[in-house]
Amino acid sequence: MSDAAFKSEFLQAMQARGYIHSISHPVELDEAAAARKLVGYIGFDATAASLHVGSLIQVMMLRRLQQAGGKPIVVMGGGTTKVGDPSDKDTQRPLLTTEQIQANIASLKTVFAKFLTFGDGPTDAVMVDNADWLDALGYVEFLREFGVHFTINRMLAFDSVKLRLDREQPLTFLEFNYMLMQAVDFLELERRHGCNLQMGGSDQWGNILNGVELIRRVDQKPAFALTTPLLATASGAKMGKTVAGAVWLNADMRSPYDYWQFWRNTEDADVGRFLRLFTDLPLDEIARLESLPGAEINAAKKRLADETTRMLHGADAAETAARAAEAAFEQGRLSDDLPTVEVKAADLEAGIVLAALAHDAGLTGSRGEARRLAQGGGLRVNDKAETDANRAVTTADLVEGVIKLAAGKKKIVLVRPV
RNA sequence: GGGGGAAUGUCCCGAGUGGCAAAGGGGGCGGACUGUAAAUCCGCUGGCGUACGCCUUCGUAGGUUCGAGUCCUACUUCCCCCA
Repeated sequence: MSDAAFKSEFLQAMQARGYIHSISHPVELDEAAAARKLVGYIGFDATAASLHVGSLIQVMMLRRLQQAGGKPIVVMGGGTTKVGDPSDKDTQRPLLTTEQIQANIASLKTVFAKFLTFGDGPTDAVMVDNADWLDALGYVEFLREFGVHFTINRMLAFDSVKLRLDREQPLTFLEFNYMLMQAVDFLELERRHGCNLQMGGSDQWGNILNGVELIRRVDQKPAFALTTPLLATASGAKMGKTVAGAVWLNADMRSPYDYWQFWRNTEDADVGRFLRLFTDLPLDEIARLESLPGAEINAAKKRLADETTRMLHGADAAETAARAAEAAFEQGRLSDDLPTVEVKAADLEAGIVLAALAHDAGLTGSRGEARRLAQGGGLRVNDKAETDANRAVTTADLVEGVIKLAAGKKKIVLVRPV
């Protein structure tokens, strides 16, 4: 497959910005894109109440599609989540209840509007829930209509299945059906919305191809697959895993300040790649930023943090986060914009064990962890390392009305009595 | 259908003789060095308690034992061989 010279704006941009891992029917897809006839979808499972940074690349792909004159469809996996994608999981996840799934979907929805323009126009994004058609399918009907198009022989060869088998982990029949459901999704979207492109992570390649082939076989319509490379940092870590767990996109689960910090802490070697993937900055500007020598690269990281935070949380939040970070890290002073935790004034009067306070403030996962952290010299009260996490923190520790609590150099919380 | 093996710290991989909170990696976190980077070196990496301590962990459920990850039985899942 030679993808050297795409003529469509969409694929050119996708390639230049590093989104493309694999494409099916590249020439045909390029033509459809050039003719602005792409209707592309990505499915999102509703296993959590928020997307995290790991899914951001998918959301950005829909954004690129819209920018290039295509129509994006966001598919919420209200139906598929009931089954569970076996991809790269060791064992089956506990099944979510329908209520949980619906609650998750409601929570997930809000984020997409930040990246896409929804509406009724030809290139406006739409959101659908695959429970709408999957729930209504009868088993026998499902088997007769779609089951005939899939051979077990092929399904066993797919990575998602093979991996589980190779690892000697059970794969239930329930999960085995996931890939069929995803194929049915694509077909259904083709019929309902003229959808002809499904995108996703490279782990979805097999699942997506199933849909492509189903559409081509059953409806004799063109359909394409496009997958992204699996994202990892330059040093090999999985994208989006940090101290406090996943980097959620919902503001109530991960503050704009933390989000800004996440991007600010990008490794040097990743800056250019991330700028291309996660911001709308022009490519020549990115080329300039990523080639900044030595410590100057920090300017590029700030730009990355600014742009990504603005896109998700808005300009005000981005600016506030940037200001708080600058104050804390570059000037070493406090800023009201730092994350704040409130404690009862009466409790503080009485004294709160430092380990408990650090834990309650979300700095550590447990009191024991806070103690160990303190012993290692990583716990600071008002910038002073505190090795005894058993000491009581009291009103005497207040400086200008707050207590600055830090775990390591980057996790800072202001404790404020109320 | 018969025979043999395997499942370990809920992030992963992986040692483990009846006394084990359980070797060693990776990852993660912290410290030093830097540029809020990488690499490197050092420390930490089940929960609770100020503390001698208590509680929970080795696929699941029982049993033997003063004591079980370690032995026995049944079950679940996986691998290999024979049919």
